Amino acid sequence: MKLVQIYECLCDETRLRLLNLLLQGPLCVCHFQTILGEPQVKISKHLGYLKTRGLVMARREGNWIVYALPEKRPHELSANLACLQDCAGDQAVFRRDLARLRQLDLSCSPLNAAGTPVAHGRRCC
Amino acid sequence: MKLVQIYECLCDETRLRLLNLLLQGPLCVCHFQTILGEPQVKISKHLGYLKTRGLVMARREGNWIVYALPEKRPHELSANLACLQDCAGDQAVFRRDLARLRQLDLSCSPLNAAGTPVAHGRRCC
DNA sequence: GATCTATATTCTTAAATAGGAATGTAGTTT
DNA sequence: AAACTACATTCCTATTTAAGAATATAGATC
Repeated sequence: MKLVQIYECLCDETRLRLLNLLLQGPLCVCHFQTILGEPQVKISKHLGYLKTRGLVMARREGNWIVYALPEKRPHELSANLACLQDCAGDQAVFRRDLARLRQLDLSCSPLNAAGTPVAHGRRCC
Repeated sequence: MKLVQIYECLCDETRLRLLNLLLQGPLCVCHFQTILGEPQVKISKHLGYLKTRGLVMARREGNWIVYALPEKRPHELSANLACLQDCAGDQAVFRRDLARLRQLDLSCSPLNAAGTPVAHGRRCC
């Protein structure tokens, strides 16, 4: 993976916010919408941008598309994600996003943890 | 310093190459030209871009303008520069640039080390 | 199968960016 | 002061990028 391509993905604030959230675990699109407070197109397109370039992976889960960081990451990527996580803690936007993430009902997400089966078809966001 | 602004600086290969070289110490513009093999306008404009955004500093030294990383760097910046240095070692372009740097005659540069006075006015590159 | 929910894609427009050619400028040498 | 060196800036063009409105699609529910 070329270094520049990683930075091209990181050079937009919306994408930084998405990645910062994904560092906590997989999330579906509607959660990003709720947390960022940005319109659906915007979120969807930036996720698409990241997906095309291999920074995130997507899988369908019922009605929802769950995004996650790739499990196997080349060194350049993990190094930069670690750096992002380190630095994001200092800046208000990212801290606020993480705070909102914690308050979220993640019922439609695989993040609802410990094996609880995902409730397909339930209304989500 | 906003994180996005740092990444905006990093999302161009020419600028990455410049910064990667500057991690070794101060350099003047003509050295960048020689090492990168890119036209003067290109080098100069990217250095200007980095300077405007505070990623590099410039000082005049006789006929030459010497560029250097800022001495005092906010955490986001030093973290990302360290990450860049770490990752750049894996990619051919950056290794080649460093190799060329080592072969250079740095007579016009402050890099010519150990207090040797800089020979103003001598032809440089 | 009609409807609904979640998400993606297309179309269009505005703005940012990169690159080069040509020219300007500051300092140096003769 | 004329000529030269190192570098910056201006002007122009092509490409990329971001954003939103509108529309399309895939799967779930009724």
